[in-house]
Amino acid sequence: METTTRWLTAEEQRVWRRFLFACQSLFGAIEGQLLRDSGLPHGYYEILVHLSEAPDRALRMSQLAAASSYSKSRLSHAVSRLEMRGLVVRMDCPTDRRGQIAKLTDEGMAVLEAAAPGHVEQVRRSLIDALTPEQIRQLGEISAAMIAAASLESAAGSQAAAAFAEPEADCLEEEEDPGGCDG
Amino acid sequence: METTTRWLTAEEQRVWRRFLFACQSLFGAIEGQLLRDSGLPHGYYEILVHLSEAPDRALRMSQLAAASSYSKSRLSHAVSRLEMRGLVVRMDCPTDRRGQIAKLTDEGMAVLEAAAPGHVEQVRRSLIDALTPEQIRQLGEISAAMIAAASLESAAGSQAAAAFAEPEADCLEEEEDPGGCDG
DNA sequence: CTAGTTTTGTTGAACACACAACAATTATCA
DNA sequence: TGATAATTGTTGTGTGTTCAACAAAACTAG
Repeated sequence: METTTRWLTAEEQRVWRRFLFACQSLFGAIEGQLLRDSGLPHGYYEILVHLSEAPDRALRMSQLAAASSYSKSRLSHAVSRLEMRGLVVRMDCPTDRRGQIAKLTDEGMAVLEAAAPGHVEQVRRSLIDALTPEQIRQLGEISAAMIAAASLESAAGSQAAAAFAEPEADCLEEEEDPGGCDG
Repeated sequence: METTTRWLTAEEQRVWRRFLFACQSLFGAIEGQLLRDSGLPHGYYEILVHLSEAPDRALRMSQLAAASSYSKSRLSHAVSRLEMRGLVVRMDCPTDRRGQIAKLTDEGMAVLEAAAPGHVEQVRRSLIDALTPEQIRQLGEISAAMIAAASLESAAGSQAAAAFAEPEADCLEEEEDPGGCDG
């Protein structure tokens, strides 16, 4: 359709490349720490966090997938592996016979609680403590803009995106103290 | 060592989670577009870009790995697959008998040039055009801070990081027009 | 020169992910 | 009701990544 491409300006390209490199460094460090110290990939950690915050520590597969930015297929595989490790169990959904519910086991909760402090410290080192309070605020705004742009593309932005898109939306949970093993 | 963990404040946690979700959306969209339209994972695209900008379109494996944020093992596997597709060839390094040089083939260059416009448009849609010029500037600063924090950890920050860390460092290349199939 | 160390790059196995095909159930609506 | 469509979740295959082990060449120093 387009006959000419709107290439990036030198400044835009510099920022894009720097951002790319920064993300690779950041997520590489986070993934590495978590895997090294707890044997959990970061995505698996996130799954456990979402379960830990849900009522009864259980969620429908589809809700868990949306919360974790996982495809259904990917989540299904991941939960299978978590189940083998004993961190999660699958249960039938009573109200929808198609449904499966993933539930965090006590052992899963214990693993999560053990992993949380090291992970949070890594997030501080790699990101939070590296930025000024003003930059943290800016990053929040920038992230909201990115999410808004993404939800335009996959039309009718998923519910999960809605929880993040609004700059001052209340989160579903507010705990940042023990019990909240959130990143 | 630490007896008490410095948990994230509510605000910090909100920003962290939103940033995480934003990155997953952004990179998911970029990966998807590139894979769908050109059959290239984003990491492979980056490899081709770095090669295309190098003198003689060739680089030592180790330099290419650093530029692409790839481990040596990962790069070795990746180059093998790119070689099978005919996009890259391996050559012996004349000055160091351990060394291998990866060189972009004409076909690789053609694939890259075909992929570039769609990719750049995706980067615009998902990021650049979603932000104000001021936010783009802020993102550049924030990225620099993240890179600086990362290079403290892996002590003696790699040379690759140095090229990005300084807010106004000149890049090795300046082309943002045809011929520069950079993201 | 020789022994030890570092750098460079590859390999194979285990793990993780994307995609498409599929089965089962539920929703829609004529 | 009965046919079609949409949703939910799983599976298998091909592809990509990680980790540890390895080999070869190049530095470093006695």
